[in-house]
Amino acid sequence: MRRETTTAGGVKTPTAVGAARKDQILQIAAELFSRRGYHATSMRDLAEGAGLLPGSLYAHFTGKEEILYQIVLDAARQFLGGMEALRAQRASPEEKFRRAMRAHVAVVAHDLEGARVFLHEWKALGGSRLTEIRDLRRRYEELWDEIIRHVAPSDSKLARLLALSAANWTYVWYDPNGPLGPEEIADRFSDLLLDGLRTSVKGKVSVERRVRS
Amino acid sequence: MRRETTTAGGVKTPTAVGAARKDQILQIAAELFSRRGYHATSMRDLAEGAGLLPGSLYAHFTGKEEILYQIVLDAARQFLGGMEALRAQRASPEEKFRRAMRAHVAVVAHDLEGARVFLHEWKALGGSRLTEIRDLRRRYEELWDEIIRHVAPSDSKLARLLALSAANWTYVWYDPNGPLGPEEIADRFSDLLLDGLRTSVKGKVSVERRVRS
DNA sequence: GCACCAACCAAACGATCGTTTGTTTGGTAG
DNA sequence: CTACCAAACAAACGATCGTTTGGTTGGTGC
Repeated sequence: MRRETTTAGGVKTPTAVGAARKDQILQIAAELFSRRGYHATSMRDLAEGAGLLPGSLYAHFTGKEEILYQIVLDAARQFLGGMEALRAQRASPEEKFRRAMRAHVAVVAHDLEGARVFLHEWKALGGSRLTEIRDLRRRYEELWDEIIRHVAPSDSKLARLLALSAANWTYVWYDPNGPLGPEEIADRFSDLLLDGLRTSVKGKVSVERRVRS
Repeated sequence: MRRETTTAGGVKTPTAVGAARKDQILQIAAELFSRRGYHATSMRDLAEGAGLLPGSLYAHFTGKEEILYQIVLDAARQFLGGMEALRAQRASPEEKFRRAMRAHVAVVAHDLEGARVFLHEWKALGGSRLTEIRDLRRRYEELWDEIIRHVAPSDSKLARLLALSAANWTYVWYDPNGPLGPEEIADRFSDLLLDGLRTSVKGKVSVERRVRS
């Protein structure tokens, strides 16, 4: 069990220091989980990566699954945060669609390891943690559905699956050192999805994107 | 090491019988690997599913990884087979695109467990097996690229990624008991991808599909 | 300078892992 | 009947797993 700062205050409380260490371990864990997978990564691997002994990890986490949980939950909140923020905005359906795609790819680009773990290893969770993440995933899909419904009213279900497929699969191939930045990827995907592969000849059709309404 | 039939012939050779048992084990393994993941499934799980003791599995396979390998290789051949067959066919670029999408979704629908293992667990392989599967995956993507290049010449790289994303992600959500059959899914995806989400209002635009040229 | 405590080390725990070894079984060929 | 062999059993192997336990350390507040 983690406890609050015992002192009345201070510039750098022990809790804050501990949180920094915790984040460092989480970052290492995210990288290893995303590369080798959750079950293929041992606590000894994590300890070695963090520069301490296996048992010492339990000063920061109750167990291995909690490490996975915190990575997955953090990524889920990043994805959901972008979409929730979109709800309050006033913009055309297409513009919302474009912003949603941008937000999604932005999370993938900004936290690639976390996104990969979230989309690839979340099934390794169990019990209430699994159902909680499952609910967050469902919520995220519903928010996408709300947007797609206004863009493609006739075939919204498959249209949503198509858009989400494109967005979700980016975590597989996205390369931070590649020639394409997140915004370019998102915008071109939006163009291709909205206008179709056939009409992509004209280059950039509807790039009259103004982020401010 | 597996050996050939020792007798000169016969209606049911021991080898043929053994192969049937082997396929049964592979099917069980594919289901468990696709549900829990490779590393989360033990040889004892497989043995229990097949109704024998853990050590008996080694009468059919040299080890756990070979079981994964055979599942993955079989699925890879199914995916590649459909695309290779397409190369010889004479059809318009769009028609080829539609057939490719149909072939892909058909494999997912026909061998859902195998497809999931192939697309989700192939990284658990090691050594030469890993590189072999990696080559097959690359080959598959190249064949898609060849098709996409004729459909969307200007932005073929991202267009290919978009189409492959849609196709690949189906293994995540496809439900054999769902309302949509494989052909419907593939055709609607083709419509949406070719014409764009915006123009999907008219229902079915280019459904003049004749499988024979 | 004394009490306190988060963070860590050192060492081990039982459980489970993939795999091996020696033996038994059931069916088939000659 | 006998020799043979794939297929399976029964039992254990060493390795590694996630985790626990008890002790050590270094900094901080009073």
